[in-house]
Amino acid sequence: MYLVNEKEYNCSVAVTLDIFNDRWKLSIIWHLLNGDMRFKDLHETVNEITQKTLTVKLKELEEKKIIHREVYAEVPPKVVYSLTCSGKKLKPVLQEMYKWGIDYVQECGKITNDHVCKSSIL
Amino acid sequence: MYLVNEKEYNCSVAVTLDIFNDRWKLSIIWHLLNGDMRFKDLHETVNEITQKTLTVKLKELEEKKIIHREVYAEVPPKVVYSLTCSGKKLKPVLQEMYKWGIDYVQECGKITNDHVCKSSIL
DNA sequence: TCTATTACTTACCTAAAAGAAAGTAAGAGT
DNA sequence: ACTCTTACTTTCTTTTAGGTAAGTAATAGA
Repeated sequence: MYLVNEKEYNCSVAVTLDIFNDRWKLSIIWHLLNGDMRFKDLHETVNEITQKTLTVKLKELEEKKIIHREVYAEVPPKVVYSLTCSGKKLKPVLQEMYKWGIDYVQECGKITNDHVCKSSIL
Repeated sequence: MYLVNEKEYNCSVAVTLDIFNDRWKLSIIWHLLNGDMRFKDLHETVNEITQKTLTVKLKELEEKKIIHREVYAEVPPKVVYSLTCSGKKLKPVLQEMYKWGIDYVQECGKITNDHVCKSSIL
């Protein structure tokens, strides 16, 4: 049995799935893989996320030690988010998701034009 | 732009994340990677899922052509679920999640005893 | 003094996900 | 005739996630 944050799991996949069972966390990680970002950047980049949800999700990720929050004593405020070591290790997971998405679109969807994301992480 | 089921995405990761943004689908896939299963088997194996939720999630996965549903004309009923080609291709995603989980537990959790899942897929 | 900027918080509300519990259909076995 | 089994469906309720909109703090610059 695995014990993480007072929860028990009988499989390490369950640990991972339990952390990332929402709409936003992996999306945030995906963007942070391209480099550190401020709150505002994430708010603008992560598709349609609201400020409140972003705050909540960032807090959860920080508590789980997947991202790091660095506050600068400036005005207006500056807070930079970056991936921890654990966070960076999610890269292969997202790369496989990226690949699967492309494959799935080829079978069950279509590409409508060329405005496709150019992530530098691949 | 990618178009899948009348939805638009600008990144293939978004396609994947949008399909698997719930608590259950990837967990179901994970179990099906070990072999085809009947409804009852999944209900017993997938941790704590209710019948209703299982029905809903299986239907969603079937609509998205990630699993296949085979009905046998028997009494009592027999319905066997299996992964489609797209479904099977999720294996690398889940393998990376499995690895990440183990790594994460080592940094942020602990292993309490030896009752850990022995999946044959790795 | 007034406005702009950033990173939030707060209060309230809605929609979606999920759970609980019971019911159904269709025979097969006793 | 009665029970058992499987794979559901149905209804009703609860929980959770997430959205909206407004407010706040601190200071720099016009």
